[in-house]
Amino acid sequence: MEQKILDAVKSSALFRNIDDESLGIMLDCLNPRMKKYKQREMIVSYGQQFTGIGIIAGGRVALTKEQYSGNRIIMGFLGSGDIFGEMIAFSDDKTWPVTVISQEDSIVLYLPPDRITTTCSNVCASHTTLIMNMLGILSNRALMLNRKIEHISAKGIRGKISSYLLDILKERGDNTITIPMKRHELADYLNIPRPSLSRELGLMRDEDIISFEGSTITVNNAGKLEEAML
Amino acid sequence: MEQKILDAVKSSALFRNIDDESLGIMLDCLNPRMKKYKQREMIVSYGQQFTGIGIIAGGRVALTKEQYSGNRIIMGFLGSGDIFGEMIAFSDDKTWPVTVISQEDSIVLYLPPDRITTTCSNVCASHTTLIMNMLGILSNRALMLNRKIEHISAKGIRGKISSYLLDILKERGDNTITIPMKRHELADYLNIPRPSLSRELGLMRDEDIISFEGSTITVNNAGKLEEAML
DNA sequence: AGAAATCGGTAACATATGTTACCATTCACG
DNA sequence: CGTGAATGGTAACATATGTTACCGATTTCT
Repeated sequence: MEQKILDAVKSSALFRNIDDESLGIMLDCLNPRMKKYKQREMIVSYGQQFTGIGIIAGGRVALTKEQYSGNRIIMGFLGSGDIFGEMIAFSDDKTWPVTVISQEDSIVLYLPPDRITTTCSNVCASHTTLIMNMLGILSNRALMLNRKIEHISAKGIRGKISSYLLDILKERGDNTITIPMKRHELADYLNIPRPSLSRELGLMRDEDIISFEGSTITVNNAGKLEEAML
Repeated sequence: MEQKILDAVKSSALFRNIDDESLGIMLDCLNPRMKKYKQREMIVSYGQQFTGIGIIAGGRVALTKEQYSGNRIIMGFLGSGDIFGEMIAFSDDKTWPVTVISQEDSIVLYLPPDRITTTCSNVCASHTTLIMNMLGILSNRALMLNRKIEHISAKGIRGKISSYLLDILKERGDNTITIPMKRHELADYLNIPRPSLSRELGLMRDEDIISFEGSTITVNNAGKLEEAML
């Protein structure tokens, strides 16, 4: 396996606290299948049969729900070391609940679903660590979904924007943040039309609540954001 | 521990595949704290410090987000054997992401968070089973959130209603379903005002798509529901 | 049984938001 | 370079939806 890919795998939260030697044994044991995707290629699509847990070993992918032509929901983005499909691996419904699309040329390693749960024949001391890591990943995923629900449930366009900005503001320290999405992506994420998003951002700028240039937004009046949610 | 409570615990997905004897040892090991709540009492509230994983040992509770007076989001409901707080137990953020309110007199058993992850001093052979069960629960919870996002992201009031109904329709077999919520609760769940919900349900009945009486809804034209989502 | 609260349907009205279109700027690529 | 796509801001317009209010039916509590 290439070094670049190995590095991505090592950085994954799934293999946290697992030393290089154990990781090697473990990878032999798990025997992941590698697949490369070109930009804009569909990796898995909504409703399909589950194919295994995916680890992003390079590139960047988007988790979406293509409801129909024109209306897509963006669930989030994943980069090197992130994983997807962990929810399905341990649940009863074995179909993909999301569509995954590569945003740039990407590499994905697939772990066979059965090999994760079952302790492998080799003595994998680190298998327990793997499981515990999985617990953490699943929890964080659930919390992420939870936050998204908060964002899109906020009342009014301004409420949704405020909810999102406050969340990021809390996460980083700074008042100036660079959001990792283009306008239409942010609109899809917040489940509102792009022109409506632009209009509201413009209004908020006129009211000196925020200022922005491209994807860099500065919050000048966080209090007003809080207000917008009441 | 009372038999009624013990039965509820035994029915929990958390202790699936664990025999009675092991369960006994395990409960000694976990040493849960029991607490009773009256109807409408707040069990935990948004933002508070995490107190432990809760198992509903009786009654029924609602998971909500009280955004402010008047606008509350309903995440879902839990009954006997269901658990809450599992997301927080294994993540970094140790504050409650939801408000839990008892809908009727309820009993909750709290498991100390540290005792779950750490293998207890006694030889708990079933501890691994416990962890695996936890993986399943977390996955299902994430999928539940996922579905909720689908529902509230559907376009238009009719889209949201259709998304929800189709989901339940698929789950049960029958065309006549009894939804486990009152009107204002369903409205809160779909994140729309109650009068708007009633209006749309009325329109859909006029168009012979559905018919309903109280919380019992019959779907006469599932095709139209699909259409409403396009 | 009577009072009070809950529940749910309906209607009228104002407006926030979806929709469409257009344009300027920047970016990607042959 | 130069051309076409991608990006993002703005405006005009129609309407779906939020808001408020009221009322009858049902349930709950005393």
